[in-house]
Amino acid sequence: MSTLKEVAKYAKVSITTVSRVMNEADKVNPETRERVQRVMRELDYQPNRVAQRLRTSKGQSKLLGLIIPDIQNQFYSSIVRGVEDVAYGKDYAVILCNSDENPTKERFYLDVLQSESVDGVILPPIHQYSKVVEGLIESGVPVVCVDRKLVREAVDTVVVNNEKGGYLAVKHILDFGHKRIAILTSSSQFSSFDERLTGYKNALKDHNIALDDELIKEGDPRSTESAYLFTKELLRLSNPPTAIFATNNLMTLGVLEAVHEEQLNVPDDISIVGFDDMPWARAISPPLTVIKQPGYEMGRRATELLFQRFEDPKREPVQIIMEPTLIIRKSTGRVK
Amino acid sequence: MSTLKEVAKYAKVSITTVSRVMNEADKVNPETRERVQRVMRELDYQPNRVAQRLRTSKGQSKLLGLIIPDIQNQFYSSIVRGVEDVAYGKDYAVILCNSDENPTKERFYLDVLQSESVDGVILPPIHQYSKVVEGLIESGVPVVCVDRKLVREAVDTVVVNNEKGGYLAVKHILDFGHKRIAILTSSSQFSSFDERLTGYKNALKDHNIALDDELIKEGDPRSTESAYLFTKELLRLSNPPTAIFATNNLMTLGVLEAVHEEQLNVPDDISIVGFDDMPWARAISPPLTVIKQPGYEMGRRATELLFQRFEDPKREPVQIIMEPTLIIRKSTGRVK
DNA sequence: TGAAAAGATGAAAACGTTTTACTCCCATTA
DNA sequence: TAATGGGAGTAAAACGTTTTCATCTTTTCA
Repeated sequence: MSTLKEVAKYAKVSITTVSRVMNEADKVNPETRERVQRVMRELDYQPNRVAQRLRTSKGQSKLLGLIIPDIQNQFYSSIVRGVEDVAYGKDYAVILCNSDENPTKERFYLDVLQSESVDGVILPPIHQYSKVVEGLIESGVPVVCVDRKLVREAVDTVVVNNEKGGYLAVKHILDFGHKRIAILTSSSQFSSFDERLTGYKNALKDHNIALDDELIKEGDPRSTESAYLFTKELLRLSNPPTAIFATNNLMTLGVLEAVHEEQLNVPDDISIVGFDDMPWARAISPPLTVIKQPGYEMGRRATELLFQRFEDPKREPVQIIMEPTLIIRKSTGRVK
Repeated sequence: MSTLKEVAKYAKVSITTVSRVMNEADKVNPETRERVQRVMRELDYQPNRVAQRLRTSKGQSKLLGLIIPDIQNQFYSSIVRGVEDVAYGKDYAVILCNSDENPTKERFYLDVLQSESVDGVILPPIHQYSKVVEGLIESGVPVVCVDRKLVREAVDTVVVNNEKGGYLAVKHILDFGHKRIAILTSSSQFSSFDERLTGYKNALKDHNIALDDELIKEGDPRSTESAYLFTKELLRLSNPPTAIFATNNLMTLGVLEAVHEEQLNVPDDISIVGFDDMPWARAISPPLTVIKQPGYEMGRRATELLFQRFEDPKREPVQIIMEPTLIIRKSTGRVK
């Protein structure tokens, strides 16, 4: 690859001038500029981003860091795509990291990102109290949380109204007359699942239905398998649920598999509501009723927030709360 | 962030020595080393990767570039995960790029990757003759193609035996006595779809069934919608197919949706075989018969190939051809 | 005992940029 | 006519590393 130096040599100017042509073109004589630009084209000059970055340490790397739990979860790939699209629009590239909810990995990647001096980082924090993230912010790296929030609200955040999502799902089922509604959710580490469970509880309360711990299953939200097993358990109960609310797309898959294996008819024998509107949700039979989170849009908004912070590092942190939508298809129905 | 200089100052040695402690620890006196390391810990020193990279231009960036058509296609997210996992194992991070099969985007990202001086690039080439990719190789950047190959075989490649995949799928259907088998595939730009179509044709030929152009639909493989429309068309034929082979997971979704909408029973009215074994394939009803490509494994192998090339830049390019597997579930059956 | 080898360290150059602080030249103004 | 100012350009420092070369001290061995 050719360098500033070579361009300077062929154009018979100093490297300073060449650099000016790139960055402050108006400050150089039109003729010279013309000549330099021609040489640049001829040599197919591409500025070395590494050198650029070393020199101008703040806000010029044109690199974003994105840490997500697992790219194989389609909800996160939507977010990734949203991030990527707005990044590309600004000539940014993104470094993608899978944390697997593992603090060691998160730590490692955060170190890498920082030492690559990325301009900003987007991530769903692993813990609601995240020293790691706060450290990052303190050391001056712009951060935005997506999907999950920190208890301390001093950071830009884009989440969905999870409580409402949970409420909507359960209310929809209740409206069909169901009384025994099971929920598959995560242990309470993550704000998002916590809130969905709260929504579930509130909906039941509002309909004067007592909570039954038997019907609340908390497991690993990354594991379809565990959801499958839980569903089997639920179905074996002496007084089994007539509806199941699965709080993310992976768990939904486990529920579906178990239910089909038991030859149950959906929705006649059992109603199902999923969380996340995945492409397959409308293609299956019966099409799945779900709570849709706008993953792609969340990724976009988060990235926009990041760029806004680049513009104005002092502005007050913002919390964007997006609306979940209930998409009624055919997997829910009147209780028999 | 603290620098070598600061560490040097506090440890009362030169920066050379500190650098040595990092890179060739055995060449420095144990006592000094000890002292330097303590200071490093105290200052929480993290080497600046940007500076490192600028200095040692070849093969030290600990960054990989990965360009894929679209992360929202789950097959590609499997590949990404495979890449990421072996990269992480070697303390590498990966820059992820979505090309959307768009040469302009590919060009842009390739420039970025090169100017970030990544150690290597993994990608499914957009064209079977790719000047871009060859240029990259010539300028000394290690490249490995995954999922799709170049006609010129002078580059490391990991693909699946697509022809065999197509053959397997169609033979399986033929064995149930089907005579009219439709295929949904892509226009012939991509080696992978080309080969799947060849497999289809060969299987029919081997069973002495004449090709019917009406049953071969070539569209945009990224579009579930177009597959949906094609399926509708097929179903409206005076002599409609009794089985459909969809050559990737997105198209499969379109087929499924159309078939359900027409209230057809699978597999009694129509048999369906998909390509790619996605998590939802076994969760739906009836579970889907598919050709499975080992996406995750392909990502892993590709990355391993890349690391091997770092070790030995001179070695002959290798073509790894992985086996597709037919996974028989319940979406295919005897023709009625 | 003295010369050579080995061990431990440091000064400075280099990587490719951006940026600061100049110099030079010419036009304008008092 | 002398001073001022602006336009166009350059030299050199800086960013944080790695690496080359040099220096000094200690050990080894004939």
